[in-house]
Amino acid sequence: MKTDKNKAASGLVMHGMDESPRGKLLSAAARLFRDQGFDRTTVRDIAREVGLQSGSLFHHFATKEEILHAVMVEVIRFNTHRLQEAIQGIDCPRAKLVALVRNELQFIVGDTREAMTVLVYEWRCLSPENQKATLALRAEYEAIWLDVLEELAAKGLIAEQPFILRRLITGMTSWTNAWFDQAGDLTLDELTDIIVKRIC
Amino acid sequence: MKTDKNKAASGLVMHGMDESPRGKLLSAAARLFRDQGFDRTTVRDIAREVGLQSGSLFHHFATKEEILHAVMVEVIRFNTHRLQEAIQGIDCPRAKLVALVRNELQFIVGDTREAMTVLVYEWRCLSPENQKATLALRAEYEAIWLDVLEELAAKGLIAEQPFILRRLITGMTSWTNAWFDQAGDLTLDELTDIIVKRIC
DNA sequence: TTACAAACCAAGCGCTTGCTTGGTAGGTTT
DNA sequence: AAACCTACCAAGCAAGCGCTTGGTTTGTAA
Repeated sequence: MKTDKNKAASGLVMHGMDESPRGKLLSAAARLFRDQGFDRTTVRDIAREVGLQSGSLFHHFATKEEILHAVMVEVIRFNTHRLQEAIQGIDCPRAKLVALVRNELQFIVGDTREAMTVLVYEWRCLSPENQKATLALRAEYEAIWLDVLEELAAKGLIAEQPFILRRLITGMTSWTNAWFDQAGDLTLDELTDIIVKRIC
Repeated sequence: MKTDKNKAASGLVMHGMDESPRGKLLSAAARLFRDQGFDRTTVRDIAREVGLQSGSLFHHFATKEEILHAVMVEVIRFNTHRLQEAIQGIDCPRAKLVALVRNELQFIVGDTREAMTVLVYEWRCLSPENQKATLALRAEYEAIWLDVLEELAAKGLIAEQPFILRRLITGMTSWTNAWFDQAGDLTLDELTDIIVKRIC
């Protein structure tokens, strides 16, 4: 019921990360988890941020870890969907690669910056079961990448095995959260071009 | 006194990370910090690992954070020294780059693996003062890289600005800790070659 | 108006945490 | 043998943690 209402309301904004109590809670938690880390963020921190008593959080989530899990699930789902749409209708495989890199950079330094950083740095704070569940979602995301890279490989456009190149790309893009400045001289399009040139 | 003795004894092994109580303590802490994270690792965990009572740790270090700081300082100093030695006597700038990449990969997936992972993932657990102090040491390490990359740029051997390429390399190499398997098919030399080819 | 459920508060419980304290064993120096 | 120092133990304290509980407000629908 509550979930369906949020899902229906989601447009360009991440599912359930908007006006609803649950949404504001997840946004605040994502930012706090990124800035302080999951372990150093107390439920009292999160509660203060959204104007609640700490105990009231547990009306929305059973445990603190469930909040972290929700943040990760939402951002993966949201970005997987956006990535699929980004290559819809593109034929040229290299153009697809450009779109993938450009979008992934946008995910990491743009609107889902907080949650994406959390996804990388707070992974081990998830329980094994939640790690497994989240990994399954990440696999869908990675499948999009591997499809395109294998298309490039089939046409002889890349020199290395797809899965190795994907790992190098993951390193390059995910690290941008540590240095890239949206207000700086280097644009995202320029950076995309630089990265794609390292691939093919 | 104690420090000097350890320094004198250090050969291929990281300074103060060997036989001494302090050394065993730092090794154990590095492994625990990597596996569980700094915050989830209790002083009781560390103490148990080296066969001490938890309170006895504070005879060697004033605070738990000081242990983390020491792990980071030791590994940066150690690897900066090894990196400098690695390019000693090499003239060809591209050969220097190969040596840098090869060594950095070795640092990350090899003998200093635990501490290097800690360096990346537990950074924010340091106090601002300790962050600043550690950053100064990292700057020395980075200077070695930038010297070589600027040498390549001066000879027109690379297409992008040195500092940008360094950031892409940092991403590629540091991410290897998440996937590279020393026992796998891909060798470190092969991976070095693949990465260097993305640069020049 | 009444009924009811979702959303929230105020208070605090039980536990774990980093760290302190006062004291002791053993080796080295004087 | 006296003095000293490093390394350690046993015990525990104060603070902060995630989470629970019992009750109250608020919005909606009959």
